[in-house]
Amino acid sequence: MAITIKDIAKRTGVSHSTVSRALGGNSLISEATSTRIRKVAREMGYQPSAAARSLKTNQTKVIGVIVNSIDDPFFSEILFGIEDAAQQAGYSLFIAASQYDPIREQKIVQTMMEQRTDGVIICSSSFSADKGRQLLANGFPVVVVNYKANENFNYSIYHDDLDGSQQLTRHLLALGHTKIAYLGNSKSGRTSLDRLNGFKKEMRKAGEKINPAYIYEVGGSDPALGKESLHYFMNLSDRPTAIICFNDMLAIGFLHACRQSGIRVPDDLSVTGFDNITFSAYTSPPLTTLDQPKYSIGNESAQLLLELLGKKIENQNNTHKEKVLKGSLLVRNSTSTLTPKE
Amino acid sequence: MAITIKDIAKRTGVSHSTVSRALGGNSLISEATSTRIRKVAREMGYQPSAAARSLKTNQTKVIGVIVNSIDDPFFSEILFGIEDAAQQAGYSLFIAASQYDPIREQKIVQTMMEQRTDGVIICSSSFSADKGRQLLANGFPVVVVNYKANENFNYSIYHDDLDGSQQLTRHLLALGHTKIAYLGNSKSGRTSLDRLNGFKKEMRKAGEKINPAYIYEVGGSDPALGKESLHYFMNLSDRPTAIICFNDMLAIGFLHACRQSGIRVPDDLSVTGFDNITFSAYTSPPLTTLDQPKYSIGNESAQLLLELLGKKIENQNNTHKEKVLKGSLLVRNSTSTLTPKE
DNA sequence: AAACCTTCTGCACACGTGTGCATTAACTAT
DNA sequence: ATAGTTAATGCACACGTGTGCAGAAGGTTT
Repeated sequence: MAITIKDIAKRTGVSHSTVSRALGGNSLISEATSTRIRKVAREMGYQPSAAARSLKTNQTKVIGVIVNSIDDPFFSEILFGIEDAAQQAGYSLFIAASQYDPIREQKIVQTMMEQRTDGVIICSSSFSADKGRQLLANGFPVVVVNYKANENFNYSIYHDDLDGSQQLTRHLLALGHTKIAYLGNSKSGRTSLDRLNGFKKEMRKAGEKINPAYIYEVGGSDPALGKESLHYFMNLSDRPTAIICFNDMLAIGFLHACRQSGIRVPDDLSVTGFDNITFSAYTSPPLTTLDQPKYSIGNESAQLLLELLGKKIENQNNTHKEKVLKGSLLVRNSTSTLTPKE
Repeated sequence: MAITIKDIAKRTGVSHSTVSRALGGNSLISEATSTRIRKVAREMGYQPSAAARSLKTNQTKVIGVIVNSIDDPFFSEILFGIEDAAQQAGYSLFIAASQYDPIREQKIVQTMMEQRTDGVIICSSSFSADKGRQLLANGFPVVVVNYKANENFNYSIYHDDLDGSQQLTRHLLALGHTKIAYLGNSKSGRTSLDRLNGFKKEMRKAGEKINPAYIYEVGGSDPALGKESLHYFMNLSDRPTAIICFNDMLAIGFLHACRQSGIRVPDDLSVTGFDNITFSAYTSPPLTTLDQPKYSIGNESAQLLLELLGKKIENQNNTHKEKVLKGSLLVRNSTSTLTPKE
């Protein structure tokens, strides 16, 4: 059994209350006994029980993070930003991955509630809204990241996907492309839709028509799915000259399929990604993509939550706060001017 | 404030002990009241307090996981295996990333102890041994993963890096290579050393000499470091014809540098990786690597820990258990027979 | 010397759960 | 009808920590 403040009390000949106060830095206790107690505590290797403390103070100093999958390098970098902010404020992270599984989602929400997490950050774009509201209803401060799907969440931070997609589209248009396709991920909900809409909006602005056959969706963002989708576009009688992929993972698979099929990128086909994950710099050719400020997104979402925890007393239902971060176009070598074929 | 069993007791007109027993499935309580209580509990949206329960039962149903960095896709897949096993047994994960920072490591250990984690899995090959022992000394069951550095940890599970490296070396030798180099990661300690030794051992077995200049180490496993290291090998008067990289990340960067420098892989130079992370299948050319059973490593380490928690009473210091998993050679297109130059 | 203030410490209770023991009610056996 | 057995529930305490309040010790003011 771990040692408690009572053990320290016995050892120093004072009451456990005095020990509690001394270690808590309460100025009521004389400096002399205070330092003596602290010394003994250190010698005995005392570690306070988070459970007991939480029970009494009604706060855990833990914030929960719900994420789609830890495998996804995109989320990893967001997590990194969250952890930095949390750690600095003395908070620990309780991370759970939903794996797109509703049953798992429910279990996660339940666990968060049982653990009495001080707040929750939802980074999963596909996380079901009712489960999120379940947290809100139980009084948990919630910050949603890249989850514009529902306006019921009062605190959110997200990347401007519409703008990002427009930037990419403008880039391709400027290179002379008009036959531009979009490869989406039906599982990522609003995020994919926003990117599609940004593309459409910019095309309309430029007075270009969009071929409905150029819009294709797959059920996830595994590179393998990107790879498989090349078939679809190649079977079109009128092929696109450029393709905007929902994210880097799909683009990486897509590029690979191009190489295998002898389609030269960017000469035959320009390809863009989205997110700028580490590996997008190492593809062949290096991927033109939209650099999303992943670390900042994570960091600021954590800061927003922390701020929320500070003024917990006020009614958070009446306040709204929404922060939008913009990414920037990162031109590498997977896009080029349109070269006439044959 | 969240509702408690006392609230349920008041509502149903019984004592809080009866509620506790009813929800705990104690057969002492009559079936009638039991179901009635359960129904009310559900209606009121009761969520037990993990803190209070832990305090009383002295177990948290949480296992701590210490990892180098969440960014690393290699660790991500191990985490996946751990989570599956843990979830199935009703345990949650408390994940912390050390980021190779000693101060952070100390904080993590302290947090784990304060949280009274039921057990700890250390997945960080570079995690300092004394901090691990600190956990052991405080009675925490510990399982180390890929951490052969010190035999003081009684429960460990690791991949046979020596064997894996030998498999790769044999593969290259069979292709006719004799001028083989090794690109290591000085930060990963024993792991890198084992892979180096596997390489040396197999070379010796084949009667081949190793050029000391062919062994080069960098301080990490970021692809950028792999990319930079090409310079070194190209400046050698007698260049190697094949190179074994410590892991896929380095190999991916290395391949990229080759492409930029006009070095044809595998015609001019054969390159191998290690781990088989997702992206190694999408490089150009696809990477020959050693497929490490990452999921299994994670899963079995969690199972080992769970087993350990079951027979907690016995003195774990007297028992040893070590499990070794072997990976398998995965030949793709970054290696080929030696073709005479010019 | 009595009355007061200041400084420090201990007592006792609370947080939400779980559990040994006593208690009550209901039923069976003589 | 009484004693004995079984089934169901409540009482009271414990886990480790924090905190309002009372109280003790020592010093200062009248």
